[in-house]
Amino acid sequence: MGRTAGRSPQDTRRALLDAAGEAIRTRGVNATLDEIARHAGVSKGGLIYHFASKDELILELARDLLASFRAQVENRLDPADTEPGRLTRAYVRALLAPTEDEVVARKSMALITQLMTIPAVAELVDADTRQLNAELHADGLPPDVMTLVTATADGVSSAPLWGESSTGPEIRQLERRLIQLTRQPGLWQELPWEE
Amino acid sequence: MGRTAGRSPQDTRRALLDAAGEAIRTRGVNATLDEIARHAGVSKGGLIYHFASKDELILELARDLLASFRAQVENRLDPADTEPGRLTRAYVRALLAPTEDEVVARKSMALITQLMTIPAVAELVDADTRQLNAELHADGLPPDVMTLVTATADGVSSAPLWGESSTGPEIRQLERRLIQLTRQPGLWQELPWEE
DNA sequence: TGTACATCAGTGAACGCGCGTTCACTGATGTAC
DNA sequence: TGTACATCAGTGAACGCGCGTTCACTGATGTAC
Repeated sequence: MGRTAGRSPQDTRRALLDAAGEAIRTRGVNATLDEIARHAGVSKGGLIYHFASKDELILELARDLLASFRAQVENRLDPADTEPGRLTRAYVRALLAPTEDEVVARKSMALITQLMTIPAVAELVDADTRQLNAELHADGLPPDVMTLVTATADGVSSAPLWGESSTGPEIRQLERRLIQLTRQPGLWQELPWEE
Repeated sequence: MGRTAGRSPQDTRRALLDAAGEAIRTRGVNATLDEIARHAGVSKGGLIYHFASKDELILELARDLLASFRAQVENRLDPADTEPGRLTRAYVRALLAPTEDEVVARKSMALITQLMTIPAVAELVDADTRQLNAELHADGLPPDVMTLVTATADGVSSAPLWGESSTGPEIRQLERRLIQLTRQPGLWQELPWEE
C-alpha cells in the first residue's frame, strides 16, 4: 500500500477514471487534472502517477466506456434465446430499457463524442463501432429489418443528448415492437410497400 | 470598408464562423482563436473585433448551426403536401437524404455536442429541441408512429458520428418506407402486435 | 527477531508556455462644411 | 472641389494566468539476511 491506506491503487485508478468521466461530462474536455484528481481524493501528482499524461487518461477513459457499453449489451443477451437476432435484441434492450447504471452508461456515450477530438480515441471508437456493426450484420436478420431496428434504438438513445427524456410507456411499447420485429421480420418486410 | 478591401465585414464574420466550425469540428473546442482567425484570413485581433470573446464566438456558431439545420428541414417541406405528417416527412428527408450541404450540416450537429459544454449553448440547444419536438408532436400523426419515424431518422443521422456511412440504397429504401408510414400510419399500428 | 534497503503510491511546490484578452495604433471610407 | 474629422474594420505586440508536466521528496509496506 502507498501513503493513503484504506484503498488499493486499483481503487484509486478506478476513482480517477470515474472522476474524469464525471468532470468531462459536465465541464467538457477542459476539465482540469487538478479538479479530477481532487474529486478522486488524490493530488494532481497522484493522478499523473497512474496516467502519464492527460491524453493517456482520456484514452483509458474511452477504453473503459466502450468496454462497459459492450458489457451492458452482453448482459442483455438471453441465454435461452438461440434464434436469429439475439444480439440485436440485446442491443435494443440495452439502449431502450436502461437500468440506473445504463443511464450513466448512455450519458457516457455522449461523453465519448467529446473525447473523439483526440485522434487515438477516434480510432478506438471507429474500430469498436465497426466490430459491433459486423456482429449485428452477422446476427441472422434480414439487413433491412436489422437496420431499421438498430437505427431506431440509436435514435432513441441519442435523444438524451439534446435534452429529451426517452423513457416512459411509449418507449416501452416501442421496445416491445422492435423486438417483435426481430422475431418476425416478415411483418415489416411484407407490408404493402409501394414499389 | 475596413483595411482589407475586397470583402464586407459581413463576409468576414461569415468566414470566421465557417472557420470556427471547421476548426472545432476537427480539433475540438481547444481550437485556438489564432488558428480560426488565420483560416478566415484575419488576425486574432480582427476576430475579437467581431466576437468579443471565445465564448461569444461559440455561442454565435451554435445559433448559426441550429438555424441552418432548421432551414434544411423547412426547405424539405413540400408546398403541395397538406396532409398530416408533412413536417415529419420533411424531417426524415432532411436527415436521410442529405445533399452536399446537408452532409456538412449533419457533421455540424456532431459539432454542437462539442459546444454544449458551454452552458449558454446547452440552454439554446435545449430550447430549440423542445420547440422542434413540440412541432413534430403537433404534426397530426399518431404519437407512436411519429416517435418511431423520428427516432429512426435520428439514429441514422447519428451514425456518422461513430464513423459509419449511412448513405446507399438501403437508406434510400428506409427513407421511402418511413415516409410511407407517415402517410399510412395504420400500416404500423395495425400490425398484429402481441398484447 | 531486528535492521537495512528497495519499491510502491503517492505529495506539493515550481516551472513554463500556450492561448485568450487587452491595448495602442492604423489605413480606408464616409460625412460636414 | 478640397480639407478636416469621425468611424469602421481591422493589425500586431504585449500581458498574464491557468494548467499540464516535471521533480525532489516522503511514508508505508515488502523483502533479504
